[in-house]
Amino acid sequence: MTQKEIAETLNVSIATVSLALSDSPKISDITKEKIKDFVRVVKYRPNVIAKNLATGKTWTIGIIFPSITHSFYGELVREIQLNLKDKNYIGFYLPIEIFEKNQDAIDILLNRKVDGIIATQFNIEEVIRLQDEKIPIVLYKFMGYPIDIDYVEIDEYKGGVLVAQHLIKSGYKKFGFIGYIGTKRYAGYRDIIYQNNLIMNNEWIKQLGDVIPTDSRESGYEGMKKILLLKDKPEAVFAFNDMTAIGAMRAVYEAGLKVPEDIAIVGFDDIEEAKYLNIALTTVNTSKKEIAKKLVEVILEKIENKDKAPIQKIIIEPELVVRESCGFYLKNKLKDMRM
Amino acid sequence: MTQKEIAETLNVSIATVSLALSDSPKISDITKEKIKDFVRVVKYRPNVIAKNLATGKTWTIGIIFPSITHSFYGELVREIQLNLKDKNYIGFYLPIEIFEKNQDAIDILLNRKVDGIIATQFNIEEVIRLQDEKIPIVLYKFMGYPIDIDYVEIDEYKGGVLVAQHLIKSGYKKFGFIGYIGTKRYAGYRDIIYQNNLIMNNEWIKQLGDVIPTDSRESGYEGMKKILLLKDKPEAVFAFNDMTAIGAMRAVYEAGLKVPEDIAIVGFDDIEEAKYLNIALTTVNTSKKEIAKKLVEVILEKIENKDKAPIQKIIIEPELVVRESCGFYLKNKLKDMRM
DNA sequence: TACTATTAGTAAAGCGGTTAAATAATGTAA
DNA sequence: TTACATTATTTAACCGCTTTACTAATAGTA
Repeated sequence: MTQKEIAETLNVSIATVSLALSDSPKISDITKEKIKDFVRVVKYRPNVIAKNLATGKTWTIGIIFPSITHSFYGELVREIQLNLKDKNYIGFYLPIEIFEKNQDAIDILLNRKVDGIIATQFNIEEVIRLQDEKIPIVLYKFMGYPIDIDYVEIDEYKGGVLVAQHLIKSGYKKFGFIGYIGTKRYAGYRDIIYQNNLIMNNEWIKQLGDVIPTDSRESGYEGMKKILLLKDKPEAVFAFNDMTAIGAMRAVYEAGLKVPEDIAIVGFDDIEEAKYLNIALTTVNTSKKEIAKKLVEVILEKIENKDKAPIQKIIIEPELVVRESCGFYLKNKLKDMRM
Repeated sequence: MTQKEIAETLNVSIATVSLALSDSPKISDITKEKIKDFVRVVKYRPNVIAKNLATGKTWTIGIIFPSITHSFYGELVREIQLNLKDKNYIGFYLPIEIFEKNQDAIDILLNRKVDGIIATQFNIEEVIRLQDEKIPIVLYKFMGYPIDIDYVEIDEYKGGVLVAQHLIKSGYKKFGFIGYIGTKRYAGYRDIIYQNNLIMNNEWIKQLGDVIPTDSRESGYEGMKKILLLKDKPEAVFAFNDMTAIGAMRAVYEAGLKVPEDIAIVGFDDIEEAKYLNIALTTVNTSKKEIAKKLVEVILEKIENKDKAPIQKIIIEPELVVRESCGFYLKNKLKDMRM
């Protein structure tokens, strides 16, 4: 059933049908009623494809993010989709790992004429090519591109600072790290440790890439196993994210040791399961709700104001969530008992 | 840049451009080359929307599944998308929880003219309405619909049987369950236990819905907490899925007890993190790869053969993955030590 | 009464492709 | 040289909807 058929059976023009369905003031209430009633009984389904072609707008935002099975991104994508739906848009999510290159995913979205793209972990060439295409784009996380681009990110440096400060307050003196050392979260962590003249031996730092980089859990597990082989071990380890922390905890447990008694662990992201782990994870909460809200706000503004919208760089504050794995509560309890 | 513009600058007809780009034998190699070369330098981007409208085919399969953040579905959706991509289709995933009702998600997909739908957890009205729309559809899991419909599912009953058999072999005599008792996985578990004249008190069965049903982890946690309050506790508990098991393990740990020493736990799904838990989870592996492969096979066959394709009901065999949480290895070690 | 506004509806072009049917150009056989 | 295939290209309709410009009918005003 198409507008044409409706028009024919109702003896009106196809334009009338179209206008009536979009509640145009040009059509009288009587004919509107007639058409809408009819449409209801025959269960007319507007062809969105045709509409898209005619209007040049798809009400679709492409989302290119890594692994849906990485809880952090899964949660973030869900929040983005929720926010989009509130604004009558719909998110078209392409998990990056099913494509050989980011460009493949980008091409799919551009060919399908999405109204905008929310993405992350693009390299500079990809970003530039997208800008050339004149499609609105907002990135999660600024990767030091030498160009002006809209993005939303969390203050990772601050996150690292919070972790270090808290661990230092708990009395630890020897610190380790499992993750990428080129990141701000590491810089924040390191700076605070050094400022306090505390120790972080090179062997206590396990870079993803030295171990198994593709899977966070696996690399956390392997990284921690290597750390535990050392004679002189760190007392606390900052894991790159919660998945890494989970892998690391598993390694500690397998070695017959305990978190946090033998070694403290802190993660990053605060994924949903963090609090359900046997040893609930102390971590940095990066509000996925807020990130998603901002990403959607910025992209829609760009879509509506096209070239007029100013570049936005939004930084979201992280927050430390203290649970069990850092040993804070344990230490406090011990102190209480001693008194 | 459109085909029209290409045609104009190259002094050929727009039909020639279209045919050349689709490698039609009607066009000479010389003109094909000319057009393709030109297209390459001007970075022509075919408008998929227009193509869809003209051909009536979108090369898109709608996927309606629950929470991307439920690892099982996340992993399954990823596998589906991978399989689709191999066949030049692209999966359009709508997480069901962002819609008020399934029908909203269905409408979005139908209006966008997807070529087929892969879904799960639809009720009978929704399934019938979809069949009326004549759109190819394949379900993950048959929910006892009184109609003929294509589906892929795992042999849940068998899964429950495997769990019970293994726990019984390990010497347990008292069994609990946290989950939906209307399911086959429960039936299999229960049948084997009863056949062996073993005990499963009513209090050891915590139904999702009695506790907190929307979130698996939360319900596992709450369910196990209630079980642990009992004087007479079960020795082994079968959790509805791995997320439920994770919540349950957390409750055991909080109570100062240990898995599997004090209580054994078995999950279902074998999500990726199951083996990284501090106490690695014994669970039933439901090969997501195979489920996805079959789902895609069936839907594409339906799309190609339209009404001619026979109804397919595919059952996939589950497999027990024995890790630590069931206590099997522990018991065997103890036995060895005693000898 | 004649003229202008206002209201209701329609015709037709356009969105960017595909494709069947028609046409033009070339080659081949009688 | 003519007739007929064969090959290459084009014309034009179509997919289903939107939207501008136009027409027709009615109401309002001087």
